[in-house]
Amino acid sequence: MKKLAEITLSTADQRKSFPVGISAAEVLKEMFSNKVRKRTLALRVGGVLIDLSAPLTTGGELVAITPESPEALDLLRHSAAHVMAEAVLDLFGHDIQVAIGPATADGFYYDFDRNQSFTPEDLEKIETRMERIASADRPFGREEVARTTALEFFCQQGQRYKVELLEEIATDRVSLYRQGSFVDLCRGPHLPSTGWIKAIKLTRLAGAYWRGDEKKPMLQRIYGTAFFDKKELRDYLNQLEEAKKRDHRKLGRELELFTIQDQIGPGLILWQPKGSLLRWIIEDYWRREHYRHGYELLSTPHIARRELWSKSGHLDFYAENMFSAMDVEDVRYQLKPMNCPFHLAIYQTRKRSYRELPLRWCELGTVYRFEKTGALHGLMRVRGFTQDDAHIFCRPDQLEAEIYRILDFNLQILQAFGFVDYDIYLSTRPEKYVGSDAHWERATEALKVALAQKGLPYTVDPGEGVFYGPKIDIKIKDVLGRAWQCSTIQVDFNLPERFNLGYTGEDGAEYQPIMIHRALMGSLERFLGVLIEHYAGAFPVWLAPVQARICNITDAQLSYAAKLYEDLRRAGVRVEQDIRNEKLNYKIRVAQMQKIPYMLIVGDQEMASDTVTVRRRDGKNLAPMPVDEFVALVMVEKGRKTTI
RNA sequence: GCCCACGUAGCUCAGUCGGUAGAGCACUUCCUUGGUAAGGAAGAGGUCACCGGUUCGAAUCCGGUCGUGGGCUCCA
Repeated sequence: MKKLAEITLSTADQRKSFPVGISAAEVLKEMFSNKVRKRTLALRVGGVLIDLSAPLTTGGELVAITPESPEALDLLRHSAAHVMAEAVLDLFGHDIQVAIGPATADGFYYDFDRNQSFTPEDLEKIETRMERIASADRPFGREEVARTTALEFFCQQGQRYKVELLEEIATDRVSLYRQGSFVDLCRGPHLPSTGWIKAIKLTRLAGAYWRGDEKKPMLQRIYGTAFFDKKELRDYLNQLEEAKKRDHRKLGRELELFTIQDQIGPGLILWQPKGSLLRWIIEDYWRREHYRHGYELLSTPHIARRELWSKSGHLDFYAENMFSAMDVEDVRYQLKPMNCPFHLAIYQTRKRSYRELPLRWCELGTVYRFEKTGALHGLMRVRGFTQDDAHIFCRPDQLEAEIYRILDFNLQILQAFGFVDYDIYLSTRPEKYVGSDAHWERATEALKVALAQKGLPYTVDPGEGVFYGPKIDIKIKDVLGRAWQCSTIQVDFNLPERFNLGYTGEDGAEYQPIMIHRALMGSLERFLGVLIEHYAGAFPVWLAPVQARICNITDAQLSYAAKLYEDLRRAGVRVEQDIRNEKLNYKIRVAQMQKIPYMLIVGDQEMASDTVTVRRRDGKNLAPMPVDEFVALVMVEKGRKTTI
């Protein structure tokens, strides 16, 4: 019987039993050194985080959470969110409704409902008040109460968001946290006291719907971040500054890659010569690789009769993302938001045999989708973009192999562009779906098998699949840590059905092929946006729109520079010449800021010896070399797809 | 679409209390012909996003529209 009343805790160097309900503080004293104890924020017992003030009811592996622990920042920031709520209520009155205030990847936020808007000046005031609360070092107190008691309490306080949350909680007992005058419904855990919060910065003010639902009230969200010391905060803010320098919108303007203009319209990209060249290089690579991997290229129009889109079902399930129809001689036409119906139409041009499957059809197809103005963002979210689309029509027995092939190809492409870090998601059957359960299971299994075969770790997103089939998404992270979906592989049971696709099997009977939609880069626009940030505009030689720039020293070398320019262009080097009447220093500075990989310096010496002196983007000078040697060097770099 | 902030020359930004607009870079011309991150001078360039209101007078104050940024939502 004694066993039931005891729990056993173990650390790397000891193992002890304690009576059930013993306080964390007590355990800390028994199990850890004084030094560790002083720095402990919370405990982890058998994988569960608990406050130092909480009683222990289960045993297991015991870990002291100190500021160095991976969980510590979350703990700190979640506590900082509570402190912010206290500061806001202190400063602006208790009639403010508080909603939720979690820690996020790089900070925390709290949502408030208040008639008046917060101003940037308010943020400063709040920050100051938070610092005061922090330095007062008030303890975070945890209380467990009956849910009904908590309900009564928050009703009385007039905190209707808390009431709403409580009404949905299934358990009988809930926990409350109190620091100073502020009491919040919260699962915890929290820091022992506010004093641990040494560096706070409120970063921005934003609107956010209650529970992310457009139909629910708009709350005011205050974002902030917090650290255990001021230096870490400074480093973080510096890092943000650095990230800003890589912003593709800024670099796009500076490097003359693309422009977005009011007179053209929001979300519509105009590619300037250098940006177009970059696109062309990527597209060229893409086409060659697709041919190599057994794909055939298609080209389809931008508009089609509206009936096509009702046949495909897009008007039923995608209408809100489609631009309105246009009339062409009394017939309604529709700008395409997707390429698939056209590819299906091509499939249907004749009867298909099992022998010719799989058909792998790809297209760099430009589509137009209506996006709310607030969602638009540089190249990352636009209204007109080119998808590197493909549709694979295959027999059921080919499904797994095809998915594996796509995945393999996909990773090769991403790798060529220097992307080796990404998150992979497998989305399974949603609530509303078409197709039989057996189909779904088979397809989901095929996706899983392919992922396993490639040895790729992934996260399952239950119920997040499209209604027509399960999918794999690959998300790439930009410099600010925002994840952008690029690659997607989707199995589709719907369209083959709607278009009544068929092929004749070995036995002469008619069968329905399975369709796979896939995009590797996703949208060329977005991919280029991520790419610009990824390389900070300093593209590797194989991608750089300008690989080399000739800089003459005086007018005496003008004709030599002109000859070099001709020779290099003919040899396939993307070269420019800066033959302005400027000093070398100036020309180097300009070329450097344009992040051109090679500067070719030509003076009297080079002219006399028929050579060029190569200055690399990283500042290093190579010994003077004949032009042929430089061409060879560029060709090697191009082939390697490396940076210099 | 919604919340907050913002919109002055191609770019980055000044512009006080309401009195009709300024700098640096870039651009053009001239001088300078120089060896690894800005040589000098002059010139040109603006319906102060757009529309309306207040005022003797609006870049400035107010309202609306459009656009941008940060979020929410959605997605490639």
